[in-house]
Amino acid sequence: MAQIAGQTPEGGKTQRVYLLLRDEILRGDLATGAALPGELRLAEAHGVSRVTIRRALDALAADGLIERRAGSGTTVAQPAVSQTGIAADFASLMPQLVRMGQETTARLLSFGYVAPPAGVAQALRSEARVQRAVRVRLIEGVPFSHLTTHVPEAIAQDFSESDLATLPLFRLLERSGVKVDRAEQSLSATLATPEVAEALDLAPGSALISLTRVVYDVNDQGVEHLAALYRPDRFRLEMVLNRVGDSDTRHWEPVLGPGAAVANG
Amino acid sequence: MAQIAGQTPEGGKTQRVYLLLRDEILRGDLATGAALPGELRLAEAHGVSRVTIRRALDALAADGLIERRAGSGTTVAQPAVSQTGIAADFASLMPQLVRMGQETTARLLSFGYVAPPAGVAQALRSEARVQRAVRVRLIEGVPFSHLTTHVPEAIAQDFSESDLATLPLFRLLERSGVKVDRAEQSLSATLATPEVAEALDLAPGSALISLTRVVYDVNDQGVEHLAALYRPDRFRLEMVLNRVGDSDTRHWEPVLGPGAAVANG
DNA sequence: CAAAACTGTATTACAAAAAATACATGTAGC
DNA sequence: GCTACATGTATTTTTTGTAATACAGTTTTG
Repeated sequence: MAQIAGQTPEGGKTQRVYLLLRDEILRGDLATGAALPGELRLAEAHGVSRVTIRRALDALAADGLIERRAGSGTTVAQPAVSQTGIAADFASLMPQLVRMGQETTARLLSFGYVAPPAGVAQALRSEARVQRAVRVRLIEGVPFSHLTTHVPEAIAQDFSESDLATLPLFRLLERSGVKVDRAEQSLSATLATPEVAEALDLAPGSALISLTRVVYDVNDQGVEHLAALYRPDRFRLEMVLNRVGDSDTRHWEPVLGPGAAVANG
Repeated sequence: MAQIAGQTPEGGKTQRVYLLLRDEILRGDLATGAALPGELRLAEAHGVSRVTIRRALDALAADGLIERRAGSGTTVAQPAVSQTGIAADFASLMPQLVRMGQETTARLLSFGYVAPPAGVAQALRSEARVQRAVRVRLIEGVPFSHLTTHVPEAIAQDFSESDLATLPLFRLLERSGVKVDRAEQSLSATLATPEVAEALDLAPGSALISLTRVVYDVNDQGVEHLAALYRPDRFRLEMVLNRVGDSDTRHWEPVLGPGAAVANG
């Protein structure tokens, strides 16, 4: 399926509506065979004219996501749960891939040593120069994550560019003798900038899962700052919680994942 | 700060660029005082004309997020880390609020009994009618989450509308004698549809954190389906991981949160 | 069966936004 | 002061979105 519909004008209202509707369909909010609201209703809901809705629907139809029948209405065509993406378990460890290793590859987009951006300097508690690397991770050839890492120069000297293109940063850290102690991470959502949109092969303005992680060593020193962006249609974070304990002490507890194979998504 | 900039035309390219840039600034990717790329550069990067960039920058300036000086350039004005939002810990339990209870309120947007949408029916493994409730949760008067819950009619009969407007659904379930066993949840990102955009007081097309949760009772029967949407600027999921174990068995383990006060965000 | 009330389809003239272009002005560095 | 590059301003042209209208296929209903 084309990421950006063939006939959709770049970045106008039409595409905004198109992205929104596509998001709803692929997410499964609208089940297969379910009828969409009429064009008039959609137009009113989105605050655009009917012609614009129509153009967006044209694009969706071209993608094969919907089927339109005059008089009858527009229905969702695609099997709603096309979740062919990767599932990651975030209860146990890092948001690591369930099946990592052979099946994913990385592409190094950018590499160099820079003064740390404010956010990174603050997180690492240091103004020292850092190694900055931007990578895209692919599964079976299709990109699903955009990773920007900052590592203090002193540590990162051991990494070559080819190292970064092949090995997860995590292994590189341990190889350098870093004694990792803990990590803090934060999860959010953000919009795809043109740059990452191109790297991840999607339209600018698409929604992305955003994960920021700071890893500290046993000396409480920041050794890695990661800003990861994931395509929500190809990557999801899943967890199972158990309700444990007796009456007073009842609470939720995450079910720890199976393996302990550590890798970076 | 106005969510939708005063002068931004509704939903055109200008607003798309505006939202994108604002996202970058508020996220802290661009530190306070840092210089933005020139208008020309931005125009090229975003694939729009300079006039459009200019309009977006006008809106950002009107919001007080940037400062522009002729000849010199445009810089970020806002203290980058304006993270006044709510932090939730998702390692230990539900993505519950750290400080819940008094400080948050709920508004019931919609309530009724319906046939379950496909996704819900599949998750709950039942085609029986369900109670559907849509709520917005606010902290100190500002909305930060949009919650859509589906509960089997048999269980939900005990809930009144006013119950839903005041109590977390979780308490209501337990009050009804449901023996909760486990929950499965999945985290993603999505775009704000016009409907939720209005409820959360933001622009359609903004990025949202999306959490889907299915709760099962001891009989392995689905008792609640929750689709939650969070404003990323007012809500973040955070966790701390510890590196534990010896050589071979080294792995990450989530640090469990302090309390066990259960509540729904 | 036929009318009514929905749906999508198509074409038009028109308004608004964006693009392209040119030029003026301000600032910093050499 | 010259130069390079930044924002500021104005005008014209092109693209995109809007509004209105007429038409055609489906379903519902009396």
